[in-house]
Order: sequence, then C-alpha cells, then structure tokens
Amino acid sequence: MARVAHLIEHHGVRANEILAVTFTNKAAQEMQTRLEKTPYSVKEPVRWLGTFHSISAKLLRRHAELVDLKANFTILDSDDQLRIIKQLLKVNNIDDKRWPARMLAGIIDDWKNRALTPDKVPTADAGAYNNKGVELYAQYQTRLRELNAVDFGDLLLHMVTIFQTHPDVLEQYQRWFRYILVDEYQDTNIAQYLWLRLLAGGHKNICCVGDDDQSIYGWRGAEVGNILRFEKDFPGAHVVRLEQNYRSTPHILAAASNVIRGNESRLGKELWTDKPEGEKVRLIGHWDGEEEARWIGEEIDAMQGGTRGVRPMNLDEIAILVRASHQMRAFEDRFLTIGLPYKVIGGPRFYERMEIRDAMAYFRLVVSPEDDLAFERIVNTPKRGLGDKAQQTIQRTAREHGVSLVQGARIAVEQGLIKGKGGAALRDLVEGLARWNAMTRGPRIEIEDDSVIDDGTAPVRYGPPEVSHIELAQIVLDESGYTAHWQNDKTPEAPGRLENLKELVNQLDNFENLQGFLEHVSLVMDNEQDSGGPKVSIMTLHAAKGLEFPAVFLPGWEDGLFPSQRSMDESGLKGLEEERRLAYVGITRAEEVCTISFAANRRVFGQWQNAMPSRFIDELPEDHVEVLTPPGLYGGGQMSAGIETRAAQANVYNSPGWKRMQSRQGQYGMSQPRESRNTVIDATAVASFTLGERVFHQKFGYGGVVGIEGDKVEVEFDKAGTKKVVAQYLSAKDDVPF
DNA sequence: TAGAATGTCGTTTTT
DNA sequence: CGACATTCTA
Repeated sequence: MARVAHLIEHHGVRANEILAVTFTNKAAQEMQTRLEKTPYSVKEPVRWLGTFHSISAKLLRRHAELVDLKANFTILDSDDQLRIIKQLLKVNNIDDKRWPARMLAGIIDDWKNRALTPDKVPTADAGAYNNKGVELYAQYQTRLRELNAVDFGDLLLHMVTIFQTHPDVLEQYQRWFRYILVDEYQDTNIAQYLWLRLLAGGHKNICCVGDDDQSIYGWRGAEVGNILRFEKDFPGAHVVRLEQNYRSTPHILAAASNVIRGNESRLGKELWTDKPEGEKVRLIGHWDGEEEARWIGEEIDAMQGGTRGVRPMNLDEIAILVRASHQMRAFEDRFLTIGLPYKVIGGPRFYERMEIRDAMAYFRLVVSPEDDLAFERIVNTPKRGLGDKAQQTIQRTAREHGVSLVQGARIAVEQGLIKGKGGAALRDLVEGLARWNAMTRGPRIEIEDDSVIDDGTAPVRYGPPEVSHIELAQIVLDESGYTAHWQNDKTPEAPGRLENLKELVNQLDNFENLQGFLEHVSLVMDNEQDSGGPKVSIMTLHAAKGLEFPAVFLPGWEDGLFPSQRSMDESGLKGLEEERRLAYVGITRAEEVCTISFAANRRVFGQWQNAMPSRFIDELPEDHVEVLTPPGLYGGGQMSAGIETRAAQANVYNSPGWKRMQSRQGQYGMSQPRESRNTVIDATAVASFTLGERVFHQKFGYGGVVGIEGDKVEVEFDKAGTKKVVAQYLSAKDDVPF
C-alpha cells in the first residue's frame, strides 16, 4: 500500500491513473483505509480500486454492446445460474439425476476461469458432461444473452474477449491505467491473468504482491504458475522477497514454517521476526465437537476478562477459523446460549437471503420488465393462487407471442386464459408492475411524433421521477403484498425478515436509483452490519486470507475434515499440499495467541463419526507447542456426561408427539421426526498419535467405525437404531489403560 | 392449488 | 440431520 502512496507522492503519478485490484471486497476496503492512513499525502481517491469482478462490471457496462448485451444487464448469482441450467437440462431431455445441474455449472465455471468461450473449449474437454457439455455451455450463453444477463464468470470473460477483439478499447484502458497493482497474485486464475496481462501489455507498470505458500484457490482455477512465470511475462521485473514478518510471534511463525516445510512444491522461504517470544501455540483435544465449542467459549470469556494469562483481549481481536462452513454451527449454538457476541463472516450473504432476493426480484422487474427470471421468482410470491398450470399458461403465451413473461402474462390476462382468483391476482400484479415501472420516470417530455409507440426506440425523454426510488421501493413491497406476506407469517423468522427488508430499503439512501443499488447488492453487499459493539469473528480459513487477529482458534484439525478427505481423494498430493497451505494460512493469521484443537467424535448427517487428529498436528514442532491435555487421554473425563447429554437429546427428538415447524425457503408445513434417526451408542475405543517424540492416546466413541492403530471395531445400526457390533478386531478398552 | 407426507441424498473451499 | 424433490390428500 505504501508503494501506491509512494508512486503518487514521488513520481507524479495521479491517483486516478492507478488500477488497484484485489480478490475480495474486504481486501479492497482494507486497501482503501490503509491508503487513507498512509504517511504520504494522497489527495485524491484511487478511483479504480476494487475486486476483479467489480472493476470488470464497471468496464463491461461501458462496452456491453460489443458482446451483444445491453448496458443495464443483470448480474446473476449462482442460484439464478443453477435455475437456468436446470431449465436447459429439461429442454434437452437430460436426466439431472445422472447428470446433475451442479456438475455442469461447475464445468462451465471452470471453463470461464480458463477464459474459454464455447468455441474455444479444447477438444480434450469435449467429453465433459456426457459429451454434451460444450453444446450446453453454448446454449447457456445464448440464454444469458436473451435474458440480458451475465454470471460472475462472464464479468471477466467478456472483458477479456473485448480486449482481445477490440484493440482500440484495450489501448484506451492501457493509456488510462498507467500503473497496476495486484494483491494476492498467487490466487489469480487464467482469466484474471489474461485480463491483467492485456491491460498491462503496453506499459508493463505492474506490481504484484503474493506468496506461493498461501495459494489456496487451486480448485477455482488459480495458477501458482502465474507467480512463478511473472519474470518471464514481464522481462526485467524486479523481484523483492519479503521474509521479515511483522505480524506473528516467533513461536507461531515457527509452527507455521514447520508445517509448510512438508510441502515439496514451493519456492521456499524462511520467515523471521523480531517480535517478543510470546506464548507457545497451544494444542488441545476434545471428546466431541460440542465440547470443543464449549471449551473455546470459556477460553474467550477468560481472555476477555483478562484471567487467561495473556493480556485482556477485546472480542474484535479474536477469531475462529474453520475448514468448512458447517463447522460454524456448533460455535453459533454455543455462543448463543452463553450470550457471547459473534459475527459470521462470509456466511450466507445478506443478498442471498430469501426475502432480500424476493424483494430484489421485484425491483429488477420494475427496472427491467423483460427480466424473466425475476418474474418467475415472484409470480406466486406471495401466494396468488398461481400454480404450475397457470404458470405454464403464462410461459406458453409468452413463447407464442415471442415476448417476455410479463408481457405474456398481460396477454393471458387480457384473453382471460387464467380463471378465478389467480386470474384476478395476476391482473393486479401485471398492472402493478406497469404502474411502478412508470414511477421510475417523471412525465414524458419532448414527444416528437405522436404515432410512435414508446417501445424504447422512440425519441422520448422523461422528466425527473416524482417519487424517490426509496419511496418507490417501499410502495412496490407494500402494494405487491410482499410486506403483508411476512407480517402475516407466524414463524419465528418473520420479524427478522421484515427487519432485513427495512434495512434493504434504508440502504437505498446511498444510491441514486434502483439500478445502481441492484449492482451494488449483487457484487458487494454482505451481511456485516457491524452494529452493537465488538464481536468474535467466525469464518472459514479461505475467508481469513489477508486478515490478522491477535488471538486465533483453529478447531476441527482432524484427518478427513482438515485435511479434507475430498481434496485428497480428488487431487492427491496436490490436494494435500493445498490443504497444508491452508493450515499455514490459518496459523499465520495469529499475532499473539494461536490455539489448535480437534475432536474425537463429530456428528455427520446425524450419525456419530470419529476421526484421528489431523496429520498436520504431527507436523507441528514440539518445541513451539504446548499440549494442554496431559498425554493420557483426550477428552476422557467428558465421556459419560457426553453420552448422557446425547441420550437425553435423542429422547426429546424421538418422543412420539414431537413436531416442529419448518420455515425454510420453498418448504412449508409440519414435519415429524423419523424413526431411524438420532441413534446413539456408547462404544469406546482408544487410538494413539504422536507429536514429536511423544505418543498420545485418544478415546473414541459413538459408533460408526472405531479406529485403533489400523485395527478397528465396527458398529452398525439397523433401522430401529439397535446397535450391532459387526467386527471387532481388537478389544478396545483393555489395550490402553485409562 | 396448497399443504402434508414420504423419499433421496449430500459436507470442502468463493467472486 | 436437513435441503429439496416427488407424491399424496383435502
């Protein structure tokens, strides 16, 4: 960052000649604030600072017509994307059981990450998705154009295409962005790399910051090769190695270094620091995931109260970093019960919530009535008595007339194709949409020819709207019945959803019109409202990239979870090494205190499963780690309490009259617990693992496969939940005394 | 058509 | 377990 400021200060570079690119919005914000805090006198803001995606979106709006789009295209999220793909599969008579839509979405994303348009997909990939991948990809792109929409991948891909096919446009931006700065370069994929290389092609004033040991996005097409090839791409590049670390204590640094040493493919570097020694990295094992959450909760309390032997910590200084987002739940549950304030970062985003997406769909339709996806989403939300049949009628009418769904609906209403209550409700909706759309503009002025219909081509202009976009948004939500829908809803979530809708409308204040707002929401907005004082952060290791915290907890270090079994199965050693880099990233997020933990037992899909401690734990340097549990047994003392708790819980869930309201997206109504679930057993066994020279023993339980140094006890359940020992290769309890 | 019951399957990681 | 699809019922 200082580098940017330096350019501005000493080389007469103007702030708006700089293009600064990050991967995440958080990093962009961070850059912005750092820039403001810099010792240099930056007078004007760096205007072109943002993520690859947000900058690409801005550029693409200027040149949309070059790729057959209109400037007001909508940006689809992965939900919309999936819906379109499902529709395509249906049209093509493809069984999405055997060939899931998700898979195709992944393949398409992958191609887009590699900057491959349908015509450029290499023949080697022709077999993808049952030989139909490329064909469907082409259809998908066509459909997106029809909808005047792009997905995330398109934002970059379209810009690369434009740069490649329109040298004049490219040159304009090469002149414009005379200096380019890229953060986290090790995570660029091919599309991003081309994007950068094209833009920097003329002047080659490009500065990239990155660390090959922190490359954790291989699965998203990131190419560490980009960073290794940098000097070749930009001959004469000056490489600066930064090996002094200003963040972590020596113990933490040593732990991280020792783990990452296990990787074979790396450039290799030795980090050092002149920070005071601090405390060792701490390691603790637990009986199960709930105990782990409980223990961490207590630790945080103690840290906050200053009774933990380290300086008193503010909740903002503490983070819990998990491998997979499902791990977050145990912590949320626990922290809610003990009233510990927390925030989930990078969890479900604000705009991904059902009510926000519904509201946005209404806004989208108001702004652009041809947005069929938005129409499909809200025709029957709130319930208007328009079921499958009615919706099919609308679809058919639209198709017959070659018009959008809204138009189709209007025709269907006029021709009386939909009878009864549904018909009346649809008429209301269609009329409402027309009315609201008209409210986005003021009165029509400068009519040159009365005979010209306002179809978008007529030379008409409008005065300023009479209603502000904020009022309009409120009107749309109220008149459509959407607000009432949630007011009448009795589920416990309803008040929160109304609250969110209010927040959504409030946010509009920061924008000039609905359009600008829609763009912001789809690209930037997250659920961080940062209100109500300091909070513990809970996030994935991936989301923690680039961040730092005085105190970090790293739970769930079990083989299979971390390193992730899937990563190892799918990518072998490469996968394992990426997992190890993730471990490295995790440890190095900590400035002063780092606590690693694991649990012997965890519930997976409602079944108890157990796991060995992560192999990365074996790679921790003994001298820099303090093991909190004595080398006897991990979590042993908790066992009986654990089983009692769970048995009690199972009784509640399995009691015959027990019912529960469901109130999730799309689903409604009551559901009963199923017999075969919530099984509990009390089988225990012991396994050992090593840390440096020392051997530790760990007790497992709860059934499933119980591992003992290669030998095992297997337990199975029948439908009624009766336990049965399938195989017992070793007598568990007798082997290790405890 | 809406709601209720039953069936099936999945947990990496994200802009 | 819980999300989602499918099938059954009023």
